[in-house]
Formats: sequence, C-alpha cells, structure tokens
Amino acid sequence: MKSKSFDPNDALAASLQAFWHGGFGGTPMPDLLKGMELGRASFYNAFKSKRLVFLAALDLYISKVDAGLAALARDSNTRGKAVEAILGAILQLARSGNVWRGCFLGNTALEMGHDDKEVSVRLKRGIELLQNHIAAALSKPARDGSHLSPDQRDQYALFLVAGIQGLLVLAKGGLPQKAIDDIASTLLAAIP
Amino acid sequence: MKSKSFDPNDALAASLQAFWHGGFGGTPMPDLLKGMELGRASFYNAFKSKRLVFLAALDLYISKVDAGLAALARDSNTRGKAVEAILGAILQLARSGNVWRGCFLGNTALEMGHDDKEVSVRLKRGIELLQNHIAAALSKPARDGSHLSPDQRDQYALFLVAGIQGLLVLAKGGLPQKAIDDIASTLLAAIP
DNA sequence: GCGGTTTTGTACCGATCGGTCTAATGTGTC
DNA sequence: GACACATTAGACCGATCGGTACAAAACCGC
Repeated sequence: MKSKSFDPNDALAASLQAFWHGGFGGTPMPDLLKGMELGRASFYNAFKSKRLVFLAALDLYISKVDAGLAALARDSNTRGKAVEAILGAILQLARSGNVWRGCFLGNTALEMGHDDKEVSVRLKRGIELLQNHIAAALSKPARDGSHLSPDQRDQYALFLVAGIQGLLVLAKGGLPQKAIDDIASTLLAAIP
Repeated sequence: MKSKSFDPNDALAASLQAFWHGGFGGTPMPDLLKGMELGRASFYNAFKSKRLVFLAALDLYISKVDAGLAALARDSNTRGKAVEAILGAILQLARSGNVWRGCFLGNTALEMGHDDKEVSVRLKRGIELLQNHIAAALSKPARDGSHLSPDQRDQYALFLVAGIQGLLVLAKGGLPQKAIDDIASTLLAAIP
C-alpha cells in the first residue's frame, strides 16, 4: 500500500488559514485546495467534504485559541495586566501581516448565523471559551488587591468579548489604527 | 411607450432586506429577484448589476440609519437617555421578527473587508455616521448637568459603536437574549 | 521483482452562478 | 386604430460551483 504524502494536521491548519481569510462561501474549492496544497482526490479522500473540513477548522481554531489564552492568563498577576495580555494576544491573532482577518468565530457568526446547527453549536462553545478565559483573567486581584464578584466577573467578561468582536468588525471595516487603539484602551479602562 | 410597473425605490428597499439577511455572496440572483418581485429583465434594465444594486442598498441603509438616529437624539434630554434610545433603536433595527440580522454595515464589513474599494468607502462613511450620532447623544448633559470634553465624547462614541457591533456579532452567533441584555446594560453603564 | 492496495492527477458531472438576448407584451402619442 | 418604443417573461450563455469517476502511479510486504 501507499502512504499519504501530506500531514492531515498541516492540511487542516492550512484550511483554517484559507477559511479565516475568505469565510466558507468566499473560499471556493480551487483556492482551498491550493491553500492546503492538495489535489482534489486527496482532499476528498482525507476529508469528506468542504463543509466537514470547515467544521474541523472551526474546532481547530477553538482549541488553538483555548491553548493560547490559557498560557497567557497564567503569567499575569493583576487583573489589568491579564486582560491586557489577552486583548493583545487576540488582536495579534486577528491580523495576518498588515491585513485584519478578524476572529474566525466572529466572522463565521456573521456569515452563517444560526442557520447552521453544527456551526452554531461550535460558535457557542468558542464564545463561551473566550468568555471563560477573560473571566479567569478578571478573577485576578486588581492592583489594590480587590476582587470582583463572580457575577461581575462574568458580566464584564462577556462585555469584553463583545467589545473585542466589535473592535475587529470595525478594524475589518477599514478604521485607522489609531481608532482601533483608542477603542482598545477605552475597553481596558472600562473594567473596574 | 410603456412605463415601469414597479417603483424602483420600493425595489431597492426590498433588495436591502434581501442583502441584509444574506449578504452579497449569500444572496443569489433568484432570491434577490424574488425579494424584489422583479423579473430578470426588469432588474438588469433598472439596475445594471447585482453589485451596483448592492452598493445602492448600502447607501440606502446608511441614509435610513442617518434619518432614524437624527430624529432620536433630538428627543432625549440627558446623555444616558439619549444613548439608551439610540442603542435601543439600533437593536430593534438589527432584528427582523425574532431573527437577528445584525447591522448591515457590520455584516458587510466582515464579508467584504476592504478588498472592495467602493464598499469600504461606504463602510467608512456609515461607521463615521454612527459615531457622530452617538457623539451627539453623548454631548447632552448628564443627569448632574456635567459635560464631556469633545475628545472624550468622540472616544466614547467610537467605543459604543464597537460595543454595539460586537453585541450584534454575538447575537447572530446565538447568544441568549439575557446575555445580550447584560451586554447592553454593561455598555450603557460604562459611559461616564 | 511482483501483487495488492492506496493515493493521486485529472477529466468529468449536474447544478447553479451572474448576466444577456429575443420575442412577445403593453402603453402612451397621434 | 396604429405606430413607436420601453418593458417584460423566459430561454439561453459561458463560467464556476462542489463533488465523483477512473485510470495511472507510488508504495508496502513478500
């Protein structure tokens, strides 16, 4: 028998990059295949359909974000620093070179909404995960040693998720860097 | 000669509804034509292409939002009430029946980014307009009579635009109503 | 080297994409 | 009533969509 000449994990990672830029509908098979460096036959052999590889890419994105943010929150002592680190990491992740590609979850939410059950369950999981990581950061003590109540923590975490998603919408909409920075700092200043 | 049997303005308004729900790529011609209640020939006669009617719909959306928000800010006395009114109006506009369709500007920003010059110039105009209307609301006195500096005003206005866009991303992502309400109230509470 | 099995390149499939063409249908003017 | 002309319905266009079929190529155990 013959073994695969490519690493399915690499190919999946490449598909994530492609979908992240173009979304599902905006990434036709030829582009996807070129991005994954796969022939059609190999693609349909390894992953059964465009839709399935998209779902897998969504899962990969979520687990990547999960791993990335978990490491981050650990290293910051104060609430402010922890949230700032997370915000910075997400903003960095959200651009490839000088072009904003946004958050794959947010992009997908606007493209697919809840029309698609399998997508929306992942979106929900991903958003919850973002919220939880930010909540973990918010549960660190402030500079003055004070803590937030669990309710406040969750509330501000969700608020920050929304703020970040909105920031990325505006960034993709072409807002200049200065405006983006202003929003980010206002966002940080809004947490108690 | 024969005159048109339809009102181009009505047809354009209908196209806005269609694009608002499905975006540009997600609204194929048959759906668009059905939404506009037009035959293909009439469509291509009146509007030259799908792309052009999309741009026109974008313009229509911007002018509609402009008119709607201008009327709103006038009737509120305090900063808090004015912003609350605007937020409420946008949230109401952002859903059709029980389904979130989001803000057409935000949806388009994520779908098309700045790849498309003609789109992005409109997005920029629309976002600026949102910001200006919110800034106008923020320039009203607070309950205690105090005012914000112009810089603060603009900064918070942009922040609120981002917050609203983010809220709509999460709403389209399937977040429950309670979470949406929480974000909205946190957003309102964050303005000084 | 050989046989068996999997992978791969590529031609091909029906469906659908946005857009055009044509012929029939009106409708306002005289 | 008849001509002139804009509008209409619907067949049709090539291109592209996601997906399949098939035969050649590449690899493993022997």
